[in-house]
Amino acid sequence: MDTTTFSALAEPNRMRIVELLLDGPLTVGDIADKLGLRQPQASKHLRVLLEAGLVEVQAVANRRNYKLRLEPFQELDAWLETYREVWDERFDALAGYLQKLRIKQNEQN
Amino acid sequence: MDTTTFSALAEPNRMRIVELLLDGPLTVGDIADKLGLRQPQASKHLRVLLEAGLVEVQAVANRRNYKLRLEPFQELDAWLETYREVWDERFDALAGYLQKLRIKQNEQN
DNA sequence: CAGGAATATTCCTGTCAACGAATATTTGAA
DNA sequence: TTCAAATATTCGTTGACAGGAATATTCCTG
Repeated sequence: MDTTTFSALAEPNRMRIVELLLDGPLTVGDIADKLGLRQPQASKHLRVLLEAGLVEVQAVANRRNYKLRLEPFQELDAWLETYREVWDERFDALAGYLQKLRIKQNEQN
Repeated sequence: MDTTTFSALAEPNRMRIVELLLDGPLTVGDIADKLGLRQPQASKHLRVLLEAGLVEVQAVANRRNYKLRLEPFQELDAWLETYREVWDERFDALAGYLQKLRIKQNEQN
């Protein structure tokens, strides 16, 4: 698995930006305001998110609307599938074990 | 969302370690061998993964068996739920749009 | 208990990323 | 065309982190 999505999201401010963008597109200034960041830092973080493919921009005159891209999250979701299989597997094993336990209990009565 | 899981996985070698551990517990030496790392680096990366809660250790004499912990991945999965809702939403919107299109097509015939 | 295997830790160094401050760029409006 | 708003970029500094080399620690075996 490629780690660029993870490095992008490893920075707390960028994580917060992403969570903000869940509710819809925002401009740089909006984001800076809502997060208490200075404008240049907001711009820089957005640049990183952009290069990581987590957001996209649409220029409207002076402003730039940053919008969440869902593909990376879908990839993350797909990547997690393998891990889900592992925990389902373990859950099944536990269920089987409990089943055996119940049978033994019954035999004892 | 807490970012420690992301920073831990942002480092390529640690990502590879995690993927290795999907197939079951391994010792430090095993991991170092399989990934072509020197033993100290393997130890250090495992320390980070341990502190991030991504793995757990069981000491067996000389060796230490490192094993994947699933909880962080389950948290990741839960966190993704919000994003899934967004893309389902958009998919529904698209489906609705296509539905309308089909109706218009029929009316034209 | 001496030695060797497996692992962890320390120290050093180089690199990279984040922040702050300052400045450049673009665009709409007077 | 000049000004102000919105955004991006550059530069310098600082702190975190990864790798290498060396060393410490733990535990088994002879």
